Amino acid sequence: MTSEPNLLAVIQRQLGELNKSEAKVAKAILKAPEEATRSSIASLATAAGVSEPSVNRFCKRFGATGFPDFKLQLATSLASGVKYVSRAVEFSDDINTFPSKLFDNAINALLTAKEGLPLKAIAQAVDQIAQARRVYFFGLGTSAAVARDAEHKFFRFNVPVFTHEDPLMQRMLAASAGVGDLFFFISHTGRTKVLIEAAEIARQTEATVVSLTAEGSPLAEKSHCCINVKVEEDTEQYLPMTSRLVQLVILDVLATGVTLRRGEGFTPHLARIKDSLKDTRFPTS
Amino acid sequence: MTSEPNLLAVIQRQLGELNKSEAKVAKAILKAPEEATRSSIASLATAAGVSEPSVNRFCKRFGATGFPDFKLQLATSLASGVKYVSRAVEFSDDINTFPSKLFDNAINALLTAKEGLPLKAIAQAVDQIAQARRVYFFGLGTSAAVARDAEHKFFRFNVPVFTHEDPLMQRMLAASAGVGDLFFFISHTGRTKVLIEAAEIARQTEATVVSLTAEGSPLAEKSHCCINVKVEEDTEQYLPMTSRLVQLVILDVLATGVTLRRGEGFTPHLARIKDSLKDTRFPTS
DNA sequence: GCATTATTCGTAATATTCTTACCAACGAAG
DNA sequence: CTTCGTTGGTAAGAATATTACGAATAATGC
Repeated sequence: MTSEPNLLAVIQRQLGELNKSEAKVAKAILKAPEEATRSSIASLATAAGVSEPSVNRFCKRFGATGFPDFKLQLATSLASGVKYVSRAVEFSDDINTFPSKLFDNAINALLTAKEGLPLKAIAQAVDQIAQARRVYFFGLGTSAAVARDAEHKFFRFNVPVFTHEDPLMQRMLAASAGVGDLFFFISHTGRTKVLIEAAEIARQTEATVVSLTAEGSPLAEKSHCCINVKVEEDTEQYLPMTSRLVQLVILDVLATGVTLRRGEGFTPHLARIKDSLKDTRFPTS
Repeated sequence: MTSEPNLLAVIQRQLGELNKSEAKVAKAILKAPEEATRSSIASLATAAGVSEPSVNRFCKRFGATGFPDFKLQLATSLASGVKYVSRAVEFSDDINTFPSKLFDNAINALLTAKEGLPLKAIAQAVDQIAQARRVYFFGLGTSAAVARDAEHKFFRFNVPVFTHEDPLMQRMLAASAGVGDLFFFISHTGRTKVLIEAAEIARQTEATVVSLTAEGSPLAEKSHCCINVKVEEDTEQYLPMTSRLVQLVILDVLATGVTLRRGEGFTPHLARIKDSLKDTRFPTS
């Protein structure tokens, strides 16, 4: 299923090498691709001014088994290409346009990340978290909020979890680590000095260092296990947005991985935690 | 072109309201959507264990003109990359399946939220934030991390922003509020007692109360302006996941809205903030 | 509990759409 | 000007989808 990125582009490129009636078909499709996906071979033939078999031959030339198959490929090609493209917000945008753009960008980031998920590193990280005696989530700035979220998620596994935004605390905790301790560093760039220093310190102990950061970054190099994610944060954007969303979902993945490892017998424990909140809320009417 | 967010999601949602043979068709499609787009009406009928007209009726029920049209819609819907529909992770899942499921759920949640975005409330909230003298972001539990994230985003607008996870601090701050103060409450359920109490206290002052929470909840009723989001968090899921993602993107929308209001002249200020971090990082080689 | 009505679903006929086989037209090379 | 190769169309056929109708099942009323 190694489908070409964009069927229309392929057709366009080969336009010169086609013979007369095939070129007619190509032009008709390029002119109204959407419509082509909905029409029958007869109507497309008429629109192009050729006979039905010509359309059929055209389809086979482009790798399809026949006309219906071609329509399908064309439809998917149109859908995937056009729909979720990262679009920058501009000052001309108003309330009707920019919220959708931001959502589209977020969705796009998750889709991209999903494609290139480093499953091996994730599996390894799950193993290490499941075995750890203590887990520290360290991040700074926006990533501190992510770390905080991770804490809320992971404490449910009976594993002592800690978060600290204070770089000095991070250093000191790293220095006093030992076997069974796991340090989980979160950083989009992987270049924040104080965080890298903390990682460095942790590496000098018996502790395990895991990071969720950019591939090949200084932080990644200090880690036993690095989960790197493909997110192209729009660098012109002054507010970092999409990267942390991906980070959060990755942490969900890790948390779920640990749950699955704990096995079915663990659900009552999770249910108990959930129930403990019951009295803090007004009941649903 | 009022394209449904995701045809599979629609089918999934209506599963209960279908009659026997239509349900069979639905299940067959949900089980192997990719294959369904490639098969003929006959083979799908066989796979589902029903007759061909039943498949046809099924297609028309979902707004298609017939089977081919349905296949087309299904194909385009699949092309967007979201395959599994709000499918809960099961203990039989392994590393190859559950991460995708979680990503799909997240994407799905964002898609759904994007559909029913309360633009009016958002616009109003942007106005109020832009005018506020001080903004407090309050949340508890998972929402505390969201509040923290909001703080990191909004402080960039020269508006004093505060976050507190401590309910007592929240109460006291609410009590001492005045004109120009804005309290922004974040809660998925909108039923957390201490948070509602804080909102109640804030309402007795001259301050503005905005909330990001469930429609019709007690918290929503205490608010001048409530942004409610459509997220069906899988209630059987013991780890809340998707709701906070949507909350974060909504906050991005608000932040962006404020940026746009500040106008183009404000970008240097944002750039200055970004540059201030330069020395904390190792340069990109 | 039985009869009546409505709904659901499959069979079979029909209509549509697609594919193939074959032949004619055209063009290039000898 | 013939010959061969290419191209494109016609028409027959195969495959696919749709419709009409009636049987089976479920639902309602008496």
